[in-house]
Amino acid sequence: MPKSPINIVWFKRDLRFTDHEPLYRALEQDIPVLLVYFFEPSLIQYPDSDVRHWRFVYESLTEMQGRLEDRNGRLYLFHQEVLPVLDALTEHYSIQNMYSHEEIGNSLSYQRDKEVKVFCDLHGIQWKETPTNGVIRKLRSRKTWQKRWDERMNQPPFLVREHDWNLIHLASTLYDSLKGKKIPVDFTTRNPKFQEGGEYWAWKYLQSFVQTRHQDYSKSISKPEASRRGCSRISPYLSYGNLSMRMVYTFTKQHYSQSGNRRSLQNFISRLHWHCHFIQKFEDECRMEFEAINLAYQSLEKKRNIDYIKAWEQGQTGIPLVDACMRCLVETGYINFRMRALVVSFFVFNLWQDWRDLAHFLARQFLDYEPGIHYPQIQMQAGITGVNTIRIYNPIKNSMEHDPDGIFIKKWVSELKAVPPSLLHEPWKLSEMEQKMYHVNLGQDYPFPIIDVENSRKAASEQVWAIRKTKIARQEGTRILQKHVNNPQNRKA
DNA sequence: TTAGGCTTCCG
DNA sequence: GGAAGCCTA
Repeated sequence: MPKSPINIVWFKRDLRFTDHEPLYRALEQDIPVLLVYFFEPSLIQYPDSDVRHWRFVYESLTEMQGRLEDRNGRLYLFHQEVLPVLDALTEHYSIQNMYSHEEIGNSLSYQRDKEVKVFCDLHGIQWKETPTNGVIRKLRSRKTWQKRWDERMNQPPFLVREHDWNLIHLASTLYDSLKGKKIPVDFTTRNPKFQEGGEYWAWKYLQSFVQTRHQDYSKSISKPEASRRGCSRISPYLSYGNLSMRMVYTFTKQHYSQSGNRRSLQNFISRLHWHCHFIQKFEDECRMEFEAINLAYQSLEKKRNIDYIKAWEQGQTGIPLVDACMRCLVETGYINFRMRALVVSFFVFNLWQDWRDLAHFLARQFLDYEPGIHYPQIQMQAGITGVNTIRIYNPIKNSMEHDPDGIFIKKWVSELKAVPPSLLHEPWKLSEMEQKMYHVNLGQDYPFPIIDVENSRKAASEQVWAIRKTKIARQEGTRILQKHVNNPQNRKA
């Protein structure tokens, strides 16, 4: 009996139906379509992954399935690696085409894709991958990148009619034999402290930002507390593809003229460029997941101090703003950009620890973890690209400037709740009497600083700048600039 | 949208 | 003696 032909749409980090090119292309064909998502155990176990990510994915998928049920359709979830499932499907079906987005992921997903490609070639399956947002695969030169980004964002979105989809139903015996172990209860249980997954919430956040919340964007963006409301908060939806960049861009443009604060929306749009710009760097030089992109810094060795690392992870460094940020991040999956830069700076400069010893931990904490932004950003903030100026943040100065009343700090470091703002940023200076008065016993309730901020800053600065001045560091800097930042508009990057 | 140090200017 | 502005790491 001849096997019946099918096409497959493989959802990865593109969990939406709106402006989804693979889905659009598949539905154009006159062949029934199978929609699949894989919870791959290998990826779940990779050290950059956390239950919060899979929960977000599961919420997104649940929403998509809900919409399909109205149309008697189905999106099939497998708690299983990709290849064994594809292999088994070829026993029952003649897979013609497989459609997916190009994924810019960690090395494990890259390896997996290479194996899938081999499999597809072997079985005569055409695997058609389409671009993700503004990122260009096999980019030769950065020269026209910006232009191509604009073009792509201005193209009409791939909108599919919401009915008469020719979707395939798997026989339940077949699905049961392939779907793998039950999806862990952790993944299917909601934690109300995190943003909600799915297209519905993605649009809620985008809409409220573009229509009203952007008003104070520029003012709140650097503030740990105000940013939670004043920033768009669409980052997890972009990371998991609940929104396409094109839809964000188009929607924002559409509301631009009615905005009471156009400058804010302009700032926001320029950050949409930056989003893709960073992912493009990672796409072009993905070894930066493991090694310093600038050769000169590959020899930089730092002595690992487990006590420092643990104190930093747990928000017990004795620097109130750093601790507040870390505790808040662990609990809610979000802190704003500047505070991320600050905690990275504290780790790599003040504590003088290797960036690789924070990369996976932070990846697990960020609900919006996006490998293509994560690694270029961490390397830049660690001052090892040889391109930008080295930014060593002063956590005390930032504390006073961005949380002057200590509202954010007191929320997350409740040990210091009674300390007045004038003393809050440097609690180690509290006298015995003040400690009694403000109900905090330093060294007991709240630690003394684990490091001298001023001295450690000086030492770090000297060492990093010494490497920076070497010939090889500067040569590499030029190479990196040419490869990744050829557009004059981005030259400051 | 880096930080600190140094100079200058002012009261 | 402090604020503001420029320079350099």
